Amino acid sequence: MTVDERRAWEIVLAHIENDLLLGRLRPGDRLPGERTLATDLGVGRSSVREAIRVLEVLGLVRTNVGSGPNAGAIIVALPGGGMSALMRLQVAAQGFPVADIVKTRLVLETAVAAELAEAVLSAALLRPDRQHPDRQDPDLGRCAQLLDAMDAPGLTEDEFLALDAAFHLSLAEACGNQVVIATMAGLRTAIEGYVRAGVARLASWPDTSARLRAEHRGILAAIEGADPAGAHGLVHAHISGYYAETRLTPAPH
Amino acid sequence: MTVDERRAWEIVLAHIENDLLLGRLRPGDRLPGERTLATDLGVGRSSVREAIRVLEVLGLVRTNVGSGPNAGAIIVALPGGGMSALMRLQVAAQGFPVADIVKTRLVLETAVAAELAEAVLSAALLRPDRQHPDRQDPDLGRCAQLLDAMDAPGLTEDEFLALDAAFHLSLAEACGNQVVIATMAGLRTAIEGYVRAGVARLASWPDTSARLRAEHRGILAAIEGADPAGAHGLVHAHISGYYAETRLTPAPH
DNA sequence: AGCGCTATGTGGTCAGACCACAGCACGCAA
DNA sequence: TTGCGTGCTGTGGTCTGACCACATAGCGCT
Repeated sequence: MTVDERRAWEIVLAHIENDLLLGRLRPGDRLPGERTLATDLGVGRSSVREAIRVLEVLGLVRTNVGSGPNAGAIIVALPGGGMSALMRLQVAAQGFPVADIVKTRLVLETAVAAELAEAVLSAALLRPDRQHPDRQDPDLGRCAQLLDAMDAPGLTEDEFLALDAAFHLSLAEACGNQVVIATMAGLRTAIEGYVRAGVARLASWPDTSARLRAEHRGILAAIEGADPAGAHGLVHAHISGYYAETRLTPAPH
Repeated sequence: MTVDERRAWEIVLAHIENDLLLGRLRPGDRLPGERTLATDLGVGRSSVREAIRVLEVLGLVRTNVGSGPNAGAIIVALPGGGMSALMRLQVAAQGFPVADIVKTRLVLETAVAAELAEAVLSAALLRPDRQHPDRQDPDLGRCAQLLDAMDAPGLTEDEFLALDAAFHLSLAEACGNQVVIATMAGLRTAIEGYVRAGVARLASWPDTSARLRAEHRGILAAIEGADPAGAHGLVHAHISGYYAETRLTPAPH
Protein backbone atom coordinates (compact mmCIF):
# COMPACT_ATOMS: atom_id res chain seq x y z
CA MET A 1 0.00 0.00 0.00
CA THR A 2 2.66 2.47 0.97
CA VAL A 3 4.53 3.99 -1.91
CA ASP A 4 8.30 3.80 -1.91
CA GLU A 5 9.36 7.42 -1.81
CA ARG A 6 12.98 6.59 -2.44
CA ARG A 7 14.33 7.25 -5.86
CA ALA A 8 14.79 4.21 -8.04
CA TRP A 9 18.57 4.20 -7.85
CA GLU A 10 18.38 4.38 -4.06
CA ILE A 11 16.27 1.24 -4.07
CA VAL A 12 18.94 -0.53 -6.06
CA LEU A 13 21.70 0.72 -3.80
CA ALA A 14 19.83 -0.30 -0.68
CA HIS A 15 19.15 -3.72 -2.13
CA ILE A 16 22.80 -4.32 -2.89
CA GLU A 17 23.85 -2.99 0.51
CA ASN A 18 21.40 -5.35 2.13
CA ASP A 19 22.81 -8.28 0.21
CA LEU A 20 26.26 -7.27 1.37
CA LEU A 21 25.20 -7.01 4.99
CA LEU A 22 23.49 -10.39 4.86
CA GLY A 23 26.54 -11.97 3.32
CA ARG A 24 24.72 -12.85 0.13
CA LEU A 25 27.35 -10.81 -1.67
CA ARG A 26 30.98 -11.11 -0.72
CA PRO A 27 34.21 -9.74 -2.14
CA GLY A 28 34.94 -11.54 -5.38
CA ASP A 29 31.30 -12.22 -6.15
CA ARG A 30 29.64 -10.90 -9.26
CA LEU A 31 26.58 -8.71 -9.21
CA PRO A 32 23.63 -9.82 -11.29
CA GLY A 33 23.56 -8.28 -14.72
CA GLU A 34 22.16 -4.82 -15.06
CA ARG A 35 19.18 -6.04 -17.04
CA THR A 36 18.44 -8.79 -14.56
CA LEU A 37 18.72 -6.43 -11.62
CA ALA A 38 16.43 -3.96 -13.34
CA THR A 39 13.63 -6.45 -13.94
CA ASP A 40 14.04 -8.05 -10.52
CA LEU A 41 13.72 -4.75 -8.70
CA GLY A 42 11.14 -3.29 -11.03
CA VAL A 43 13.23 -0.32 -12.09
CA GLY A 44 14.77 0.80 -15.32
CA ARG A 45 18.22 -0.21 -16.35
CA SER A 46 19.45 3.39 -16.19
CA SER A 47 18.58 3.53 -12.52
CA VAL A 48 20.52 0.33 -11.92
CA ARG A 49 23.44 1.85 -13.74
CA GLU A 50 23.38 4.96 -11.55
CA ALA A 51 23.56 2.81 -8.44
CA ILE A 52 26.40 0.70 -9.83
CA ARG A 53 28.23 3.85 -10.87
CA VAL A 54 28.08 5.03 -7.27
CA LEU A 55 29.38 1.70 -6.03
CA GLU A 56 32.20 1.88 -8.54
CA VAL A 57 33.29 5.36 -7.48
CA LEU A 58 33.13 4.37 -3.83
CA GLY A 59 35.50 1.52 -4.60
CA LEU A 60 33.10 -1.32 -3.95
CA VAL A 61 32.81 -2.84 -7.39
CA ARG A 62 34.85 -3.04 -10.54
CA THR A 63 33.04 -3.34 -13.83
CA ASN A 64 34.23 -5.28 -16.84
CA VAL A 65 32.64 -5.60 -20.24
CA GLY A 66 32.56 -8.72 -22.29
CA SER A 67 31.70 -12.23 -21.31
CA GLY A 68 33.06 -14.94 -19.06
CA PRO A 69 33.90 -15.06 -15.37
CA ASN A 70 35.63 -11.68 -15.38
CA ALA A 71 32.71 -9.83 -16.93
CA GLY A 72 30.15 -7.83 -15.04
CA ALA A 73 30.37 -5.92 -11.79
CA ILE A 74 32.59 -7.64 -9.22
CA ILE A 75 32.75 -6.77 -5.54
CA VAL A 76 36.25 -5.59 -4.76
CA ALA A 77 35.95 -3.37 -1.65
CA LEU A 78 39.02 -1.27 -2.37
CA PRO A 79 38.36 1.85 -0.30
CA GLY A 80 41.40 3.80 -1.42
CA GLY A 81 40.01 4.98 -4.71
CA GLY A 82 36.71 6.07 -3.28
CA MET A 83 38.31 7.94 -0.43
CA SER A 84 40.64 9.69 -2.82
CA ALA A 85 37.84 10.78 -5.10
CA LEU A 86 35.76 11.98 -2.18
CA MET A 87 38.50 14.07 -0.64
CA ARG A 88 39.84 15.37 -3.92
CA LEU A 89 36.41 16.62 -4.97
CA GLN A 90 35.64 18.02 -1.55
CA VAL A 91 38.83 20.01 -1.65
CA ALA A 92 37.95 21.22 -5.13
CA ALA A 93 34.51 22.28 -3.93
CA GLN A 94 36.01 24.00 -0.90
CA GLY A 95 34.29 21.67 1.52
CA PHE A 96 37.66 20.54 2.88
CA PRO A 97 40.14 23.33 3.62
CA VAL A 98 43.66 22.26 2.74
CA ALA A 99 44.79 23.19 6.22
CA ASP A 100 42.36 20.67 7.70
CA ILE A 101 43.64 17.99 5.36
CA VAL A 102 47.18 18.63 6.53
CA LYS A 103 46.24 18.67 10.20
CA THR A 104 44.34 15.42 9.88
CA ARG A 105 47.26 13.81 8.14
CA LEU A 106 49.44 15.00 10.98
CA VAL A 107 47.24 13.38 13.57
CA LEU A 108 46.91 10.09 11.76
CA GLU A 109 50.50 9.67 10.75
CA THR A 110 51.93 10.53 14.15
CA ALA A 111 49.59 7.96 15.64
CA VAL A 112 50.61 5.40 13.06
CA ALA A 113 54.29 5.94 13.72
CA ALA A 114 53.81 5.71 17.46
CA GLU A 115 51.76 2.56 17.13
CA LEU A 116 54.35 0.95 14.89
CA ALA A 117 57.07 1.73 17.40
CA GLU A 118 54.91 0.29 20.14
CA ALA A 119 54.39 -2.85 18.08
CA VAL A 120 58.14 -3.19 17.67
CA LEU A 121 58.53 -2.73 21.39
CA SER A 122 55.90 -5.33 22.18
CA ALA A 123 57.37 -7.76 19.72
CA ALA A 124 60.79 -7.37 21.28
CA LEU A 125 59.47 -7.83 24.79
CA LEU A 126 57.28 -10.79 23.90
CA ARG A 127 59.63 -12.50 21.49
CA PRO A 128 60.41 -15.46 23.74
CA ASP A 129 56.76 -15.69 24.71
CA ARG A 130 54.58 -17.84 22.49
CA GLN A 131 51.43 -16.76 24.21
CA HIS A 132 50.93 -13.72 21.99
CA PRO A 133 51.23 -14.86 18.41
CA ASP A 134 49.24 -11.83 17.25
CA ARG A 135 51.98 -9.51 18.42
CA GLN A 136 54.20 -9.53 15.39
CA ASP A 137 57.03 -7.38 14.28
CA PRO A 138 55.49 -5.03 11.73
CA ASP A 139 56.78 -5.40 8.21
CA LEU A 140 58.88 -2.31 7.59
CA GLY A 141 60.83 -3.76 4.71
CA ARG A 142 58.89 -1.91 2.06
CA CYS A 143 59.37 1.37 3.93
CA ALA A 144 63.13 0.91 3.89
CA GLN A 145 63.10 -0.07 0.23
CA LEU A 146 61.31 3.12 -0.66
CA LEU A 147 63.80 5.18 1.30
CA ASP A 148 66.61 3.51 -0.60
CA ALA A 149 64.86 4.30 -3.84
CA MET A 150 64.59 7.95 -2.82
CA ASP A 151 68.35 8.10 -2.46
CA ALA A 152 68.86 7.28 -6.11
CA PRO A 153 70.54 10.15 -7.93
CA GLY A 154 68.85 11.86 -10.81
CA LEU A 155 65.31 11.55 -9.51
CA THR A 156 62.91 14.14 -10.88
CA GLU A 157 60.77 16.06 -8.44
CA ASP A 158 57.69 14.15 -9.48
CA GLU A 159 59.41 10.81 -9.05
CA PHE A 160 60.62 11.87 -5.63
CA LEU A 161 57.16 13.02 -4.61
CA ALA A 162 55.68 9.72 -5.77
CA LEU A 163 58.18 7.78 -3.68
CA ASP A 164 57.58 10.13 -0.77
CA ALA A 165 53.86 9.49 -0.95
CA ALA A 166 54.50 5.75 -1.20
CA PHE A 167 56.73 5.81 1.85
CA HIS A 168 54.23 7.61 4.02
CA LEU A 169 51.52 5.27 2.82
CA SER A 170 53.71 2.26 3.50
CA LEU A 171 53.83 3.25 7.15
CA ALA A 172 50.07 3.08 7.33
CA GLU A 173 50.13 -0.23 5.48
CA ALA A 174 52.64 -1.63 7.96
CA CYS A 175 50.20 -0.63 10.66
CA GLY A 176 47.53 -2.66 8.90
CA ASN A 177 44.56 -0.43 9.65
CA GLN A 178 42.48 -0.43 6.48
CA VAL A 179 40.61 2.72 7.43
CA VAL A 180 43.81 4.63 8.08
CA ILE A 181 45.38 3.32 4.88
CA ALA A 182 42.45 4.48 2.79
CA THR A 183 42.18 7.80 4.60
CA MET A 184 45.87 8.58 4.29
CA ALA A 185 45.77 7.73 0.61
CA GLY A 186 42.80 10.01 0.18
CA LEU A 187 44.35 12.86 2.11
CA ARG A 188 47.50 12.67 0.06
CA THR A 189 45.60 12.55 -3.22
CA ALA A 190 43.45 15.47 -2.24
CA ILE A 191 46.37 17.81 -1.76
CA GLU A 192 48.64 16.37 -4.43
CA GLY A 193 48.21 19.37 -6.66
CA TYR A 194 48.94 21.73 -3.80
CA VAL A 195 52.07 19.79 -2.87
CA ARG A 196 53.34 20.13 -6.43
CA ALA A 197 52.68 23.83 -6.38
CA GLY A 198 54.36 24.14 -3.01
CA VAL A 199 57.55 22.52 -4.26
CA ALA A 200 57.89 25.32 -6.77
CA ARG A 201 58.03 27.80 -3.90
CA LEU A 202 60.94 26.07 -2.23
CA ALA A 203 64.21 27.95 -1.93
CA SER A 204 66.31 24.92 -2.83
CA TRP A 205 64.90 21.59 -3.89
CA PRO A 206 68.16 19.64 -3.37
CA ASP A 207 68.44 20.95 0.17
CA THR A 208 64.85 20.14 0.96
CA SER A 209 65.09 16.74 -0.63
CA ALA A 210 68.16 15.88 1.42
CA ARG A 211 66.49 17.06 4.60
CA LEU A 212 63.34 15.07 3.88
CA ARG A 213 65.35 11.92 3.24
CA ALA A 214 67.28 12.36 6.46
CA GLU A 215 64.06 12.90 8.40
CA HIS A 216 62.58 9.78 6.84
CA ARG A 217 65.56 7.77 8.01
CA GLY A 218 65.16 9.21 11.45
CA ILE A 219 61.50 8.29 11.61
CA LEU A 220 62.14 4.74 10.50
CA ALA A 221 65.01 4.43 12.97
CA ALA A 222 62.78 5.60 15.81
CA ILE A 223 60.15 3.05 14.85
CA GLU A 224 62.62 0.21 14.54
CA GLY A 225 64.23 1.39 17.75
CA ALA A 226 60.92 0.94 19.56
CA ASP A 227 60.67 4.61 20.51
CA PRO A 228 57.00 5.62 20.26
CA ALA A 229 57.41 9.12 21.61
CA GLY A 230 60.39 9.76 19.42
CA ALA A 231 58.64 8.49 16.31
CA HIS A 232 55.62 10.62 17.14
CA GLY A 233 57.68 13.75 17.51
CA LEU A 234 59.79 13.16 14.43
CA VAL A 235 56.76 12.61 12.23
CA HIS A 236 55.14 15.71 13.66
CA ALA A 237 58.21 17.79 12.92
CA HIS A 238 58.63 16.23 9.49
CA ILE A 239 55.11 16.91 8.27
CA SER A 240 54.48 20.27 9.88
CA GLY A 241 57.92 21.48 8.87
CA TYR A 242 57.46 20.45 5.29
CA TYR A 243 54.11 22.07 4.92
CA ALA A 244 55.29 25.20 6.63
CA GLU A 245 58.21 25.39 4.22
CA THR A 246 55.99 25.02 1.18
CA ARG A 247 53.54 27.45 2.73
CA LEU A 248 50.69 25.05 2.30
CA THR A 249 49.19 26.08 5.60
CA PRO A 250 48.57 29.62 6.77
CA ALA A 251 49.82 28.84 10.24
CA PRO A 252 51.86 25.94 11.60
CA HIS A 253 50.50 24.11 14.56
CA MET B 1 42.70 13.07 -33.50
CA THR B 2 43.17 11.14 -30.30
CA VAL B 3 40.16 9.34 -29.03
CA ASP B 4 39.06 9.98 -25.46
CA GLU B 5 39.30 6.60 -23.82
CA ARG B 6 37.54 7.77 -20.71
CA ARG B 7 33.99 6.74 -20.26
CA ALA B 8 31.41 9.40 -20.95
CA TRP B 9 30.42 9.92 -17.33
CA GLU B 10 34.09 10.36 -16.40
CA ILE B 11 34.33 13.15 -18.93
CA VAL B 12 31.42 14.89 -17.27
CA LEU B 13 32.87 14.37 -13.80
CA ALA B 14 36.27 15.66 -14.85
CA HIS B 15 34.67 18.69 -16.48
CA ILE B 16 32.77 19.61 -13.35
CA GLU B 17 35.82 18.98 -11.16
CA ASN B 18 37.82 21.25 -13.41
CA ASP B 19 35.22 23.99 -13.13
CA LEU B 20 35.38 23.60 -9.37
CA LEU B 21 39.16 23.84 -9.29
CA LEU B 22 39.14 26.89 -11.51
CA GLY B 23 36.55 28.58 -9.35
CA ARG B 24 33.99 28.68 -12.12
CA LEU B 25 31.74 26.70 -9.81
CA ARG B 26 31.48 27.61 -6.16
CA PRO B 27 29.32 26.43 -3.28
CA GLY B 28 25.82 27.74 -3.81
CA ASP B 29 26.11 27.83 -7.58
CA ARG B 30 23.84 25.81 -9.81
CA LEU B 31 25.11 23.30 -12.31
CA PRO B 32 23.91 23.68 -15.88
CA GLY B 33 20.88 21.60 -16.66
CA GLU B 34 21.40 17.97 -17.51
CA ARG B 35 20.30 18.45 -21.09
CA THR B 36 22.52 21.47 -21.53
CA LEU B 37 25.51 19.69 -20.04
CA ALA B 38 24.90 16.72 -22.28
CA THR B 39 24.86 18.69 -25.51
CA ASP B 40 27.77 20.90 -24.42
CA LEU B 41 30.01 17.93 -23.65
CA GLY B 42 28.79 15.80 -26.51
CA VAL B 43 27.50 12.98 -24.34
CA GLY B 44 24.12 11.53 -23.62
CA ARG B 45 21.96 12.76 -20.81
CA SER B 46 22.19 9.41 -19.02
CA SER B 47 25.95 9.80 -18.77
CA VAL B 48 25.50 13.25 -17.30
CA ARG B 49 23.08 11.81 -14.80
CA GLU B 50 25.56 9.14 -13.72
CA ALA B 51 28.18 11.79 -13.02
CA ILE B 52 25.74 13.96 -11.09
CA ARG B 53 24.60 10.93 -9.13
CA VAL B 54 28.19 10.37 -8.06
CA LEU B 55 28.54 13.99 -7.04
CA GLU B 56 25.34 13.74 -5.05
CA VAL B 57 26.43 10.65 -3.14
CA LEU B 58 29.81 12.22 -2.42
CA GLY B 59 28.00 15.18 -0.87
CA LEU B 60 28.99 17.75 -3.43
CA VAL B 61 25.65 18.63 -4.94
CA ARG B 62 22.02 18.55 -3.93
CA THR B 63 19.41 18.08 -6.63
CA ASN B 64 15.96 19.59 -6.70
CA VAL B 65 13.21 19.13 -9.19
CA GLY B 66 10.89 21.81 -10.38
CA SER B 67 11.62 25.32 -11.49
CA GLY B 68 13.01 28.47 -10.06
CA PRO B 69 16.20 29.36 -8.21
CA ASN B 70 16.09 26.27 -6.02
CA ALA B 71 15.76 23.82 -8.89
CA GLY B 72 18.60 21.89 -10.42
CA ALA B 73 21.84 20.61 -9.00
CA ILE B 74 23.37 22.97 -6.46
CA ILE B 75 26.93 22.78 -5.13
CA VAL B 76 26.75 22.18 -1.41
CA ALA B 77 30.05 20.47 -0.43
CA LEU B 78 28.71 18.69 2.62
CA PRO B 79 31.24 15.91 3.11
CA GLY B 80 29.50 14.17 5.97
CA GLY B 81 26.97 12.31 3.91
CA GLY B 82 29.47 11.07 1.40
CA MET B 83 31.88 9.91 4.05
CA SER B 84 29.12 8.09 5.85
CA ALA B 85 27.96 6.30 2.73
CA LEU B 86 31.50 5.35 1.82
CA MET B 87 32.37 3.90 5.19
CA ARG B 88 29.02 2.24 5.73
CA LEU B 89 29.23 0.43 2.42
CA GLN B 90 32.86 -0.47 2.89
CA VAL B 91 32.03 -2.05 6.21
CA ALA B 92 29.18 -3.92 4.59
CA ALA B 93 31.50 -5.17 1.85
CA GLN B 94 34.12 -6.17 4.42
CA GLY B 95 36.63 -3.67 3.10
CA PHE B 96 36.75 -1.95 6.48
CA PRO B 97 37.02 -4.25 9.50
CA VAL B 98 34.97 -2.94 12.39
CA ALA B 99 38.03 -3.11 14.60
CA ASP B 100 39.86 -0.71 12.32
CA ILE B 101 36.93 1.67 12.40
CA VAL B 102 37.03 1.69 16.18
CA LYS B 103 40.77 2.15 16.34
CA THR B 104 40.65 5.03 13.93
CA ARG B 105 37.92 6.67 15.90
CA LEU B 106 40.05 6.25 18.99
CA VAL B 107 42.99 8.00 17.38
CA LEU B 108 40.98 10.87 16.01
CA GLU B 109 38.86 11.55 19.04
CA THR B 110 41.73 11.45 21.49
CA ALA B 111 43.56 13.92 19.28
CA VAL B 112 40.48 16.13 19.08
CA ALA B 113 40.04 16.15 22.83
CA ALA B 114 43.70 16.95 23.42
CA GLU B 115 43.63 19.74 20.86
CA LEU B 116 40.51 21.23 22.41
CA ALA B 117 42.13 21.22 25.81
CA GLU B 118 45.21 22.84 24.33
CA ALA B 119 43.05 25.48 22.74
CA VAL B 120 41.46 26.21 26.09
CA LEU B 121 44.90 26.44 27.61
CA SER B 122 46.15 28.79 24.93
CA ALA B 123 43.05 30.93 25.18
CA ALA B 124 43.51 31.23 28.92
CA LEU B 125 47.16 32.12 28.62
CA LEU B 126 46.65 34.60 25.82
CA ARG B 127 43.45 36.11 27.05
CA PRO B 128 44.94 39.51 27.90
CA ASP B 129 46.95 39.46 24.69
CA ARG B 130 45.27 40.87 21.60
CA GLN B 131 48.01 39.66 19.31
CA HIS B 132 46.45 36.27 18.74
CA PRO B 133 42.86 36.79 17.78
CA ASP B 134 42.78 33.40 16.10
CA ARG B 135 43.32 31.65 19.40
CA GLN B 136 39.79 31.50 20.64
CA ASP B 137 38.11 29.60 23.34
CA PRO B 138 36.45 26.68 21.56
CA ASP B 139 32.68 26.61 21.70
CA LEU B 140 31.84 23.75 24.01
CA GLY B 141 28.34 24.94 24.77
CA ARG B 142 26.67 22.45 22.51
CA CYS B 143 28.67 19.62 24.05
CA ALA B 144 27.42 20.52 27.50
CA GLN B 145 23.87 20.85 26.25
CA LEU B 146 23.98 17.35 24.84
CA LEU B 147 25.31 15.97 28.10
CA ASP B 148 22.43 17.64 29.93
CA ALA B 149 20.00 16.10 27.47
CA MET B 150 21.50 12.68 28.12
CA ASP B 151 20.71 13.04 31.80
CA ALA B 152 17.00 13.30 31.09
CA PRO B 153 15.11 10.39 32.64
CA GLY B 154 13.15 8.03 30.47
CA LEU B 155 15.41 8.12 27.46
CA THR B 156 15.18 5.09 25.26
CA GLU B 157 18.38 3.35 24.25
CA ASP B 158 18.11 4.66 20.73
CA GLU B 159 17.58 8.21 21.92
CA PHE B 160 20.55 7.89 24.22
CA LEU B 161 22.73 6.53 21.44
CA ALA B 162 21.69 9.37 19.17
CA LEU B 163 22.65 11.93 21.79
CA ASP B 164 25.86 10.05 22.46
CA ALA B 165 26.77 10.19 18.80
CA ALA B 166 25.88 13.87 18.69
CA PHE B 167 28.08 14.59 21.70
CA HIS B 168 31.11 12.91 20.25
CA LEU B 169 30.54 14.66 16.96
CA SER B 170 30.12 17.98 18.72
CA LEU B 171 33.65 17.64 20.07
CA ALA B 172 34.97 17.38 16.54
CA GLU B 173 32.79 20.32 15.53
CA ALA B 174 34.18 22.40 18.35
CA CYS B 175 37.61 21.59 17.02
CA GLY B 176 36.54 22.95 13.65
CA ASN B 177 38.43 20.54 11.42
CA GLN B 178 36.08 19.76 8.55
CA VAL B 179 37.94 16.61 7.58
CA VAL B 180 37.81 15.24 11.10
CA ILE B 181 34.15 16.18 11.45
CA ALA B 182 33.21 14.34 8.28
CA THR B 183 35.41 11.36 9.10
CA MET B 184 34.08 10.99 12.62
CA ALA B 185 30.54 11.19 11.34
CA GLY B 186 31.32 8.52 8.79
CA LEU B 187 33.01 6.25 11.28
CA ARG B 188 30.07 6.47 13.63
CA THR B 189 27.55 5.82 10.88
CA ALA B 190 29.51 2.85 9.62
CA ILE B 191 29.33 1.00 12.91
CA GLU B 192 25.95 2.24 14.04
CA GLY B 193 24.35 -1.13 13.50
CA TYR B 194 27.11 -2.87 15.41
CA VAL B 195 26.76 -0.43 18.29
CA ARG B 196 23.07 -1.19 18.53
CA ALA B 197 23.77 -4.90 18.52
CA GLY B 198 26.48 -4.41 21.13
CA VAL B 199 24.10 -2.65 23.51
CA ALA B 200 21.99 -5.77 23.57
CA ARG B 201 24.95 -7.70 24.93
CA LEU B 202 25.40 -5.39 27.88
CA ALA B 203 24.90 -6.77 31.33
CA SER B 204 23.04 -3.72 32.55
CA TRP B 205 22.06 -0.81 30.38
CA PRO B 206 21.32 1.58 33.27
CA ASP B 207 24.74 0.94 34.77
CA THR B 208 26.50 1.41 31.47
CA SER B 209 24.47 4.50 30.69
CA ALA B 210 25.37 6.05 34.03
CA ARG B 211 29.03 5.24 33.56
CA LEU B 212 29.07 6.67 30.06
CA ARG B 213 27.47 9.89 31.25
CA ALA B 214 29.97 10.23 34.07
CA GLU B 215 32.85 9.64 31.68
CA HIS B 216 31.44 12.25 29.31
CA ARG B 217 31.40 14.77 32.12
CA GLY B 218 34.94 13.91 32.99
CA ILE B 219 36.10 14.38 29.41
CA LEU B 220 34.41 17.74 29.12
CA ALA B 221 35.84 18.80 32.47
CA ALA B 222 39.34 17.87 31.39
CA ILE B 223 38.94 19.89 28.21
CA GLU B 224 37.53 22.91 29.98
CA GLY B 225 40.21 22.49 32.60
CA ALA B 226 42.88 22.82 29.94
CA ASP B 227 44.31 19.36 30.58
CA PRO B 228 45.32 17.89 27.20
CA ALA B 229 46.92 14.73 28.57
CA GLY B 230 43.99 14.10 30.86
CA ALA B 231 41.46 14.61 28.11
CA HIS B 232 43.41 12.29 25.84
CA GLY B 233 43.53 9.55 28.41
CA LEU B 234 39.90 9.87 29.42
CA VAL B 235 38.69 9.68 25.85
CA HIS B 236 40.92 6.67 25.25
CA ALA B 237 39.52 4.90 28.26
CA HIS B 238 35.97 5.91 27.40
CA ILE B 239 35.99 4.60 23.86
CA SER B 240 38.13 1.52 24.28
CA GLY B 241 36.26 0.60 27.44
CA TYR B 242 32.89 0.95 25.82
CA TYR B 243 33.78 -1.12 22.81
CA ALA B 244 35.42 -3.76 24.94
CA GLU B 245 32.27 -3.98 27.02
CA THR B 246 30.03 -4.39 24.00
CA ARG B 247 32.56 -6.81 22.54
CA LEU B 248 32.70 -4.90 19.32
CA THR B 249 36.39 -5.57 18.98
CA PRO B 250 38.05 -8.95 19.30
CA ALA B 251 40.86 -7.51 21.36
CA PRO B 252 41.20 -4.21 23.23
CA HIS B 253 44.19 -2.06 22.47
C1' DA C 1 -5.06 44.67 -6.35
C1' DG C 2 -5.69 40.01 -5.77
C1' DC C 3 -6.24 35.43 -7.35
C1' DG C 4 -5.94 31.37 -10.22
C1' DC C 5 -4.46 29.07 -14.14
C1' DT C 6 -1.17 27.80 -17.51
C1' DA C 7 3.32 27.74 -19.82
C1' DT C 8 7.90 26.44 -18.98
C1' DG C 9 11.83 24.14 -17.50
C1' DT C 10 13.69 21.12 -14.08
C1' DG C 11 15.17 16.41 -12.43
C1' DG C 12 13.41 11.31 -12.33
C1' DT C 13 12.43 7.44 -14.87
C1' DC C 14 11.73 4.12 -18.34
C1' DA C 15 12.05 1.70 -22.84
C1' DG C 16 14.48 0.52 -26.71
C1' DA C 17 18.17 0.45 -29.64
C1' DC C 18 22.97 -0.01 -30.97
C1' DC C 19 27.97 -0.69 -30.07
C1' DA C 20 32.45 -2.85 -28.53
C1' DC C 21 34.08 -6.37 -26.16
C1' DA C 22 35.40 -11.04 -24.21
C1' DG C 23 34.61 -15.65 -23.79
C1' DC C 24 32.92 -20.02 -25.39
C1' DA C 25 31.27 -23.61 -28.25
C1' DC C 26 30.81 -25.35 -32.42
C1' DG C 27 32.53 -26.92 -36.67
C1' DC C 28 35.91 -27.20 -40.10
C1' DA C 29 40.44 -28.46 -41.53
C1' DA C 30 45.05 -30.55 -40.92
C1' DT D 1 42.60 -36.71 -32.96
C1' DT D 2 44.09 -32.24 -32.66
C1' DG D 3 44.21 -27.58 -33.73
C1' DC D 4 42.36 -23.28 -35.08
C1' DG D 5 39.07 -19.98 -36.52
C1' DT D 6 34.59 -18.08 -36.61
C1' DG D 7 30.31 -16.96 -35.25
C1' DC D 8 27.09 -16.82 -31.11
C1' DT D 9 25.97 -14.97 -26.75
C1' DG D 10 25.85 -12.09 -22.97
C1' DT D 11 28.14 -8.30 -20.80
C1' DG D 12 28.64 -3.23 -19.78
C1' DG D 13 28.59 1.55 -22.26
C1' DT D 14 26.04 4.81 -24.57
C1' DC D 15 22.60 7.43 -26.87
C1' DT D 16 17.88 8.75 -28.01
C1' DG D 17 13.30 9.80 -27.18
C1' DA D 18 9.56 9.87 -24.50
C1' DC D 19 6.75 10.65 -20.41
C1' DC D 20 5.98 12.08 -15.56
C1' DA D 21 5.77 15.01 -11.24
C1' DC D 22 7.03 19.01 -9.66
C1' DA D 23 7.85 24.05 -8.69
C1' DT D 24 8.10 28.39 -10.30
C1' DA D 25 6.89 32.55 -12.97
C1' DG D 26 4.09 35.05 -15.60
C1' DC D 27 -0.12 36.05 -17.61
C1' DG D 28 -4.90 37.00 -17.68
C1' DC D 29 -9.09 37.25 -15.47
C1' DT D 30 -11.96 38.87 -11.76
